[in-house]
Amino acid sequence: MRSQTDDLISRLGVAMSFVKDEEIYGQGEPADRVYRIVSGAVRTSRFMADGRRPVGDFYHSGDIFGLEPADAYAMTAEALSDSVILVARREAIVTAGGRIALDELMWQATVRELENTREHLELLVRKNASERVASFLLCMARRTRAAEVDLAMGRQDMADYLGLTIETVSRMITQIQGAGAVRFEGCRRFRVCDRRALETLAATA
Amino acid sequence: MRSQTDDLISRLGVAMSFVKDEEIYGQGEPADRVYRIVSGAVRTSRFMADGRRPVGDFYHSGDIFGLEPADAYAMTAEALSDSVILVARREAIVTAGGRIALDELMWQATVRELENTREHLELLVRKNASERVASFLLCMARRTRAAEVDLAMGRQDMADYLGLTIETVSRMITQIQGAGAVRFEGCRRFRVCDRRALETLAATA
DNA sequence: CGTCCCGTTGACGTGAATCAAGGATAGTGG
DNA sequence: CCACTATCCTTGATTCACGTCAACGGGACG
Repeated sequence: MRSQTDDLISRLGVAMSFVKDEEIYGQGEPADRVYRIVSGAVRTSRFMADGRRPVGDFYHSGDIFGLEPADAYAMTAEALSDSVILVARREAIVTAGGRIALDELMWQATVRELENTREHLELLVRKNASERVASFLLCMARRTRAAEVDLAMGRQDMADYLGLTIETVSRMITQIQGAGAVRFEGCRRFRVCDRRALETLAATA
Repeated sequence: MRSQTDDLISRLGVAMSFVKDEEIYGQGEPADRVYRIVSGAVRTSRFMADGRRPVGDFYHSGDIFGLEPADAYAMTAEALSDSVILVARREAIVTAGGRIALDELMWQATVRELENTREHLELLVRKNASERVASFLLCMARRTRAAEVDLAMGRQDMADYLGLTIETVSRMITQIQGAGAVRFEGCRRFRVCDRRALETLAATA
């Protein structure tokens, strides 16, 4: 569904290029811009005092991010790969579409964010390692209609997102593949062989 | 801070009594009411197909809950103990304060909910068992200025909330008490002996 | 062709779950 | 007021899943 949101950002946004691992915005910066991905992918994460870096979420082509319900960004956003991203200033949106339009966008973004976070939380409380990885693959697969799925992120990012180590992620992928649910071609591309099996492994209620 | 919200609900709400474990609303029901706790406590949880029951959050005297950013409640709310709760229909709030007033309330509630959920998520990803329990006790202690803290919930609810088993929760409490940070008098009442130590144990960055 | 980086695999250790008894506590009825 | 019982909490022994440590492999790039 192509919403008014997309239109506004598309119309007002300026395309910017980011190289892999480049920071798009940092936590604590004033949240005065909104982003829409043209190509590439993005992760949000939070740098902790102890050096750990829990991943908040991943965004792909077409996704909108940066609509925080606060004055400052709560997380840092970085490009997972070389990316082209539309950047629109909030100000511009208000000017073009009115305060109501921005509020509407914020509302949608916040509600979606809440749903995502709840789901993510449930994944972490209720699921074991293989279920987490299976859920993740399933989620990535749902994003596309193509038979082949490309992972935008490396193992470390997956691990941080899933609350696991890269070794465990790797083992679980091997295991899920062994069960015949998916088949990897290289370590970033896979196809879903048996969707039902994958759903079972993901324990998707 | 006594907000307009409180006033509206206090003015429009009807006091209802609930006995321990009584359902206040169920997941999937139309979310057409808002609640404010007069006395007692409430937990929200989600019943899963597999029988597990992750706890979403706890609410205490004065807290408002039931403001869902959707047409239906995403979780079930139940009384932790015998409780008196003000119930106001959303309709009534719109009539009395206008659509804007309700929107305002919804917005606040949703943003707060998002913050809570993010914090909860971080607790689950980053902290081990003893840190989780210490964080929880600290959080409960912060709610009150009294020296003595009463836990409204039993071990099972704590365990579900923290993503642990009751045995582990119990052991960690024993351990934290052994460290001299808190002292329990009965299993639902404790006092914080050494706040600094408790904060250290909680690994509150 | 060599180097670097990332992913995979194996061996081992550990923290929390599970299994299994006890104790404490509160509610109930005599 | 005191058994009696059900429920909840604690504690111990054992198991198991995942983390840690370490080595190896394989693709990308100069």
